[in-house]
Formats: sequence, C-alpha cells, structure tokens
Amino acid sequence: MERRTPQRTAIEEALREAGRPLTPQELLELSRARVGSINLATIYRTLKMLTDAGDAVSVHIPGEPPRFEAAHIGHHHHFRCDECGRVFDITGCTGSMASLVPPGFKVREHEITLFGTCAECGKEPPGGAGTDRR
Amino acid sequence: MERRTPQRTAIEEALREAGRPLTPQELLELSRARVGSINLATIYRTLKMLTDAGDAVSVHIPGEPPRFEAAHIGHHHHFRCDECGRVFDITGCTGSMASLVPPGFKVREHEITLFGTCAECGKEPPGGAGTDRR
DNA sequence: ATAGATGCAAAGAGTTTGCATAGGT
DNA sequence: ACCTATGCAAACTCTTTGCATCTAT
Repeated sequence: MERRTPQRTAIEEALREAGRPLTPQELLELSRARVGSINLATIYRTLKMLTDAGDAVSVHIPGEPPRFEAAHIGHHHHFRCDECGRVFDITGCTGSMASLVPPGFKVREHEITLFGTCAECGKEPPGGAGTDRR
Repeated sequence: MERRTPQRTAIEEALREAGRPLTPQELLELSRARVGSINLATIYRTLKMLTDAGDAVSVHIPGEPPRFEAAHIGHHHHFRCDECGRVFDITGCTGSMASLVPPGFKVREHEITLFGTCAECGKEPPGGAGTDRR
C-alpha cells in the first residue's frame, strides 16, 4: 500500500506549485525547502512513480536536461526562451497532425516545442547583462 | 586545417546514407562496417564537429536516446512508431506557430514529434510477434 | 616535418539500485 | 509489528577529455 510521507508530499507540492517543468535537481532544491531532509534518489524514485501513475509527465527539450511537470494541465506544449533559458507552457495547439503523415500512418499523439524569445527578454537588448534566469 | 581521414569519411557517409536519425552507438556500428577501426570517442567528436558546422542535426525524441542525422534535408519533423520504435522523417509542416504563443513572445523555430503507428505496423495486429525492429 | 585526428583509458555527469534503517499505517 | 519509503553509497550508462601516437598534408 502507498504511504503518505513528508518527502512525497513535498515533491508533489513543489511540482504542482512550480507550474512549469522542473529538472530533478531543481525539484530536489524546492522539495528540500519544504521538508528538512530529502535525497536525489528519492526524487528519482518518486518521479518514476508519478509518471507511471500518470500524475506527472516528462518534458524533453532538445539540448536540455529532462524535466518533469505535474500532469494536471491538459494537452499543451512548450516554449523555450533563447535568452533566459526558461521553459513556458503553451496552451494553444494547431490541432490534428494527421495530415502530415504518409498514408497508413496513424497519429496517436504529438509534441511541439517552440524556440524563440519570451516577452520579458524581448523588451531588452538581446544578450544584455543579467538576463539569464536559467 | 581540417583533414580528410577514413574515419571521418565513414561517419559522414554512414550518416548520409542512413536517411534516418542514428544513435551514436548505431553510427559506430555502421561506420565500423566501412572502415576497419573506429572508436566511440571519435564518433562523438566528429558528431560534435558536424553539428557545430551545421552538417548534422541532433534529433531528440522524448524517452529515447539522442540521435543525429545529416542536415541535407531541409525543415522537417519526426514520427516515432509505438510498435517498432523506428523514427521516420516527416516532410510536412503545419506552418507558423506564431499564433500559439502569448503576446510579446517571438517564435524563431519549432520542433514537432508525432507518435503513433507506422504504415507497416498498422497492417499487423498490434503487439504481434516479431515486429520489433528497434 | 608539422599539426590535427585517433584510440585508449580515465574522468565526469546523470540516473539507477542494493541494503540497512526510519517511520507510516 | 509489519512493511514501504528513505538515505547512502556503489554501480551503471552515456559522454567528454587528457595524452601518447599515428597520419594526412
């Protein structure tokens, strides 16, 4: 049977409240702020549990370490800012991708990642000092 | 100055002739078939060179190891078959993604990955024996 | 002859796993 | 009291790097 431990609670809360995809390392730090002691191995084990249960999903951005986010928001995609490195959730979707594939191919799911400049970084001169919030 | 070694030639040819994204490991095996001796470190070093030069691009499929392919085909996306695990190039594209992002965000590039069943696996009963060509 | 490329092995980074113990039920 | 979840450390996998050697130019 599944137990409700402070570590597990901390991880789930941190994940849910972040509202954006987190790396295991980030999650470790955020969880540690909630519960005194917690270990990276626990993060990985819990993350695996949560994704298997469908309560978390992994987000893979090319050239970036894998991140995880709570699965409460429905179908959505991601935007990575070239300047600050942050990853944002994008709720829109262009709809079916079925027209892209050759005959006989069936599309079950799709994943879109956008790259560009976020609103905040767009205001400042690109490459300006102190804009890296990664 | 850059030298034309048999190893480098083998890697470039293998990459180009594969016509699909290859993992470093796959590339090692295909390259080794062309030139007697070649090492994984050389694969990685050459791959890094090629991607820096824009002659190869990395392909990241969620939950899969990173792959690399020759950059000769222009803008395209990828389809991963749930059954056989193969990754296919998809030439179509739904066009601009600019409408998906919040105001102020600028889209420079996008990447789409489709998941589903390829034509070949679609013919056979799902989960049928001997269909895994991964 | 010179300098870049290769192979090998060691070093790193990220992730997983075995095992003893703490702690939830 | 029982048994799952945790923490720690070792093991693993993938990738990078240092260094001596080889080889294309």
